[in-house]
Amino acid sequence: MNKKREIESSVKDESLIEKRREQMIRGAVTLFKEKGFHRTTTREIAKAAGFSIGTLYEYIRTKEDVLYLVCDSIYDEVHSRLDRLDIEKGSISVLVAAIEHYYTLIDEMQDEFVVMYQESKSLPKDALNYVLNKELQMVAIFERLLTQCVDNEEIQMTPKEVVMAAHHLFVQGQMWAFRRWALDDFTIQEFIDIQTKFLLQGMAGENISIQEAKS
Amino acid sequence: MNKKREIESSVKDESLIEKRREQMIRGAVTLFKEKGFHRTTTREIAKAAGFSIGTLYEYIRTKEDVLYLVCDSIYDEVHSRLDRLDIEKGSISVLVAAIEHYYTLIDEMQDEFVVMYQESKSLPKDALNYVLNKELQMVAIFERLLTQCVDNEEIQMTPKEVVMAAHHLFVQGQMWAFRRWALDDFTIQEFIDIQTKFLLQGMAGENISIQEAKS
Amino acid sequence: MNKKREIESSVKDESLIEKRREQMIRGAVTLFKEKGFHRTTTREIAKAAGFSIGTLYEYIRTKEDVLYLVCDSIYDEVHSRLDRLDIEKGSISVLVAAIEHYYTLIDEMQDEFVVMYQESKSLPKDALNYVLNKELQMVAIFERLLTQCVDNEEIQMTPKEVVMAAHHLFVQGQMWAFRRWALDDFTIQEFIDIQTKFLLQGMAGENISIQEAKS
Amino acid sequence: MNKKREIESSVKDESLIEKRREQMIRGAVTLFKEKGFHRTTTREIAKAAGFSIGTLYEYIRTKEDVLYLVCDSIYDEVHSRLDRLDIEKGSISVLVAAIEHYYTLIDEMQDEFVVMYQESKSLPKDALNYVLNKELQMVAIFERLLTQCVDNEEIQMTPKEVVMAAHHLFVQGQMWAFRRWALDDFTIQEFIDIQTKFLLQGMAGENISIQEAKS
DNA sequence: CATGAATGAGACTTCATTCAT
DNA sequence: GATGAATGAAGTCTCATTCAT
Repeated sequence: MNKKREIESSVKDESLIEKRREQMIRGAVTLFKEKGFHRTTTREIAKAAGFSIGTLYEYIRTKEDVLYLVCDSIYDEVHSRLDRLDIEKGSISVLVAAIEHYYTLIDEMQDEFVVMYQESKSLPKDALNYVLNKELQMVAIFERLLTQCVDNEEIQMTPKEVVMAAHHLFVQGQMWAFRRWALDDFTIQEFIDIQTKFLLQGMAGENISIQEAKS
Repeated sequence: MNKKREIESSVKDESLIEKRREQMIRGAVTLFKEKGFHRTTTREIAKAAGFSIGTLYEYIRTKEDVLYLVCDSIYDEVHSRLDRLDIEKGSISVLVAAIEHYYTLIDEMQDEFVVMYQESKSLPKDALNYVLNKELQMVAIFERLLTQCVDNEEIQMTPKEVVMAAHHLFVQGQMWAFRRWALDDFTIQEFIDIQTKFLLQGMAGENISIQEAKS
Repeated sequence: MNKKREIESSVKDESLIEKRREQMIRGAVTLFKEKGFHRTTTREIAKAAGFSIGTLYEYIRTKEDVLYLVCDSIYDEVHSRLDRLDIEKGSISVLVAAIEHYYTLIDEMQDEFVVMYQESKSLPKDALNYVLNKELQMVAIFERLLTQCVDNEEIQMTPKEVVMAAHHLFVQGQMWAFRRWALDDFTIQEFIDIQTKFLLQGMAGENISIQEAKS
Repeated sequence: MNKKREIESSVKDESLIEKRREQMIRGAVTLFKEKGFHRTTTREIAKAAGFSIGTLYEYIRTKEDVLYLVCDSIYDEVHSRLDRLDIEKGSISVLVAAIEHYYTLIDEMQDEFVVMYQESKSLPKDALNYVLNKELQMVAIFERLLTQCVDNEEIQMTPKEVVMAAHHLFVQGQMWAFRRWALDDFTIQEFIDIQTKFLLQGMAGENISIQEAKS
């Protein structure tokens, strides 16, 4: 499995560590959103967190640790809010609810999503792998939901199509966070409705042959 | 309109400028892909381009200029290769061909696409605006194609759905560049086929009501 | 008025700032004297001050700040040593004492004077204005002294002549600092005596008409 | 003696050298006045002179050569305009005329004077010596004039006082070029008149004892 | 545990000078 | 003789990280 990476801290008191890291993450997200990881200095992070640069380094070892903590914490929150979707008995209506739930989540955590996707490339290799793996786990939730619909015979898809569809709807969610500059005519509800409509039709349609369309 | 930003050069010979910038862009894309804009030094760019740091600065004024040139050149290439799609008489089969053409293009220019989307946020504000505007122009090509299909009555969509659908398929294309790490089971042709199928069904399906699905 | 420009420092301890800037100024004066502002590097300044380049930049923001601090500190010292001359009841004997005091001061601070006058032109505009203004305040001390002598009827001068005379004796002082290469036959006392003699005669003499002399 | 330093040129045609250097000096003076020697680039000098950087270096070897040529040419012009003052039979009235002539000259060549005095410190050692020596020759003109007046018994001065007085009036002239920012209430004629008056009185006065004044 | 002053590697950029054309 | 593209040493400044208090 993909074990959580431990970030070393010279402080012993675990609850203090948690508290300080919380402060640090909150400050860092705002800064990263605003100026990106590279243009944000450790001093600024410390200041935004409400303590000194010296204290910051009591709780991390490198600046990249901060980025890792930020990404990890975002994923954790997303995960915990998506977990209830990971149920036994999926169906189209569950899927639709899941999408609404997920897209709403993205709308609420827009800044965090943008930061995570813009900056995670700056993580050290192993941290990046850890984070990408977490993302796959999230995609897998949708894969399972879709597979259950296929098993239900509510939709017809090959396994590969299921994988693709899961990524597909996942990425459309990111689009809401990333392309707000181009989608400012849409409300989140409109976005959800249209995307859901596309998706359902895309899955349920009576197999128009691509060959036919190409002709 | 959105005029091309002129990057100052202290060299006068226009054809030399073009040649050197070509070298520079080629080197920079590779480096940016590998380490990102911020971790790439100007010296490395110069070296990769095959000339000295002093020469580099004969053709640009700041490091950000390199990024701008890179993004601009990528857009230009994409534009020129997409231009033939911007025709008078669109139809479903033209649309399908366009998608195939576009996704193939992304496959071929994967590195460039990743660099452009990962790093353009580091552009100075006005350069960023210029680049985002160019992107909208590309989305608009697909909007026109879709609108023509609507006019043809080949598909039924509201204008807003057209906008969304254009972004939608545009973003799915980016997905191919960005999520190769997760899609390594798919060939580009599979990707195109599945995406096209989703799309066509999504548009052509007999309007499954979302409300119905939600129930 | 002409408020002192605050030079930003990222260090908080005010007394430390003062101490470090003191070191820095001392080192810089020597270097500027020797090689001028432009030929002196920030690294050399840091080294001469006894700390690292990083530390230097904890106490200033730009190299020009160093020059400003140097000029400001010199003016401050000169001012404080000239202040006692700014008295209520001036007279010729006070004026003579003042000149001796001032020229002695210049002799003792020769290096500083030369640096200040050679390099202040490299200050940013507002800093230059501040410094020139400070110089005018010093000239004004002599103007007041002269005006009091005029009021006393010890000397006869028009207000414009007073202004000119103040600049005149001020500049003669600078001459001692700047033209030592040409005046190495003179001791400071000889210089003071001769200058004072010229000055007193220049003011007290029975108005030889220039027209007469020109004839 | 102080032989003129030859500046090497790879061009043979002497009259061309002279012409090009003329252009170069004219451009350089303006630039040095505006931004100082160090902040002026060789490219700028070439451009202001009306030819390319390559051509500039056909006529000099280093940037400092330009400064030397500038200073030398200024001195030459001043010299040639002051030469007629170097006569056999001096007198007070000749002296007064000489001062007027000299101060007028400074007024007309203000920019050149400022450049020369501000920047000559940046000359290489031997060039600086050459230039300082030229200055001494100019002071010597006034020394001779004064000595002749002493010989005439028009004025009474010790030889040392003569030296000092020559420097004195020389420096007052520089004051007109350098302190215009503080003397903008004065016209050149007022300046000349007041300075001349001070000077004549300073020399002619009936030896007020300094000791007496100090008491 | 908290602080913040000190450090120095390393980044970007400039510009005097050269030399092939 | 003239040109201007190429060079790279050297300069200013930043910032992640350490460590004494």
